[in-house]
Amino acid sequence: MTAPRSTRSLRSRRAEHTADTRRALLRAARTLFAERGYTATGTEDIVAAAQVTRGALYHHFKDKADLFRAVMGDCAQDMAERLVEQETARAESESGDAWTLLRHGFQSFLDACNDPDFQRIVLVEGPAVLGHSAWDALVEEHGYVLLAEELTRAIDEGSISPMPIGPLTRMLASLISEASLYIARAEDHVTARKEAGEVLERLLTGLSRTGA
Amino acid sequence: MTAPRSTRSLRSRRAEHTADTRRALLRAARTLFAERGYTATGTEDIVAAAQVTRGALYHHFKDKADLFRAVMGDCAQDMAERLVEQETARAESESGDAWTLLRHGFQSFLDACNDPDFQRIVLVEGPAVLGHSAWDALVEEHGYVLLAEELTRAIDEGSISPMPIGPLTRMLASLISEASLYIARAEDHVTARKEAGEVLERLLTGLSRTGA
DNA sequence: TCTTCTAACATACAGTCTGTATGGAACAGG
DNA sequence: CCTGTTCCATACAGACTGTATGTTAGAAGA
Repeated sequence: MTAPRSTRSLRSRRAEHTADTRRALLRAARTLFAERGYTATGTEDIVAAAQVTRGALYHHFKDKADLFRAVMGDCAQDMAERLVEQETARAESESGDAWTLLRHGFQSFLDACNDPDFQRIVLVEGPAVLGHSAWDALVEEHGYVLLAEELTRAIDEGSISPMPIGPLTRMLASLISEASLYIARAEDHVTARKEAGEVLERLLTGLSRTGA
Repeated sequence: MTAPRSTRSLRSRRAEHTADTRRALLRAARTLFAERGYTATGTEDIVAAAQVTRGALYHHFKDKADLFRAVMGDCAQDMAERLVEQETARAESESGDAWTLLRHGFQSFLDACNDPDFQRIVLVEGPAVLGHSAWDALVEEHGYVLLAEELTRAIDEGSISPMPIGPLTRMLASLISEASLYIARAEDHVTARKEAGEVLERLLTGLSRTGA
């Protein structure tokens, strides 16, 4: 994990440049996939936006789906990092009991899902492009683990009733995803946000051990 | 609505034949879309399976997406009919209170969603192929209405707490869809079914007015 | 019955897109 | 200085979609 500075001539310009083109491809693809969707976005459009040629694309990525996988991985990771940062900050400031903390976490999750790139790329296109198994593996790696360990802790602390973690995690994530899509689709985002939050809150009370 | 038997020569053979080719196209497309997905299925594959040519396809449908829309509409309608039949039958035989009836209905919904064609075509490919708005319109027409009116009745009867119907309907449908996908993906379907059903049951208790 | 018209296809073609194969330029290493 | 490898540009082949055109069988009118 330490930087190898003996053999390498302190970050060669070459490597820096290639990393640039790769990032340019990822950024361009992310924007276009989010705007027009996967199939409606040609590889020519992507490389034009990144100011390279198709040769660069197929040098860095196996094929178009591989590029999409990388883009979706970035999206998921960004989302995960954002959430972790936000929740750890909250956990330090306002330390309530585990149950209210978890409930607030879900509402934050709902707000965080309201990101067009994330919705289109991860939630809508992802399953169809990569197939359910590959999609699930990616989400498992980046997002589910956090939610799952949070839920496990809540169960251990007795905040919520014991339940199988696997289906619980996926079903809650799906619930929040759908709620975010509902909000995004609504004409009046404000009331939609309030309504969806209310329904989410009600459903979550079913998990609570106390029922409150 | 009465059959026109004066002008028409009692169901022309011609019309019968064209309806046959249309159905053949729909059946073939449904099978292939469910097996390989939308993009991986060429129009040539479809017409070969239906034993017609591409000319027939583009005569009956505007384009490939239009064919998919028709296929998904059939899938959704089949599912809705199956569920309505099943639930009305149960409502007659075992008449419990509205709350238990609704809970049992959700479990039946969960079982009914365990259909490979339905899962792949309606739940996975649908949103990506048609876009969220067109997909939502189709599901609204065929499936959501039933669920929504059932929920409205439950609220009117006081079984569950008053809640905005729109997000509630979509979030519950999404919850059950995800649960069915989880079951289908699991190695051990039996335990997965039991676990998902348990989680679903717990979440639904949050809706109950009594909290039981 | 004969003609005519149109629906219901079949076929051929053009445009687009993806993936690959080839070629070259720059840089590292011996 | 020479060589090999990385990185990328270009050219090409295959596949696929949608459309335009041709063809045939049945319906409709005289």
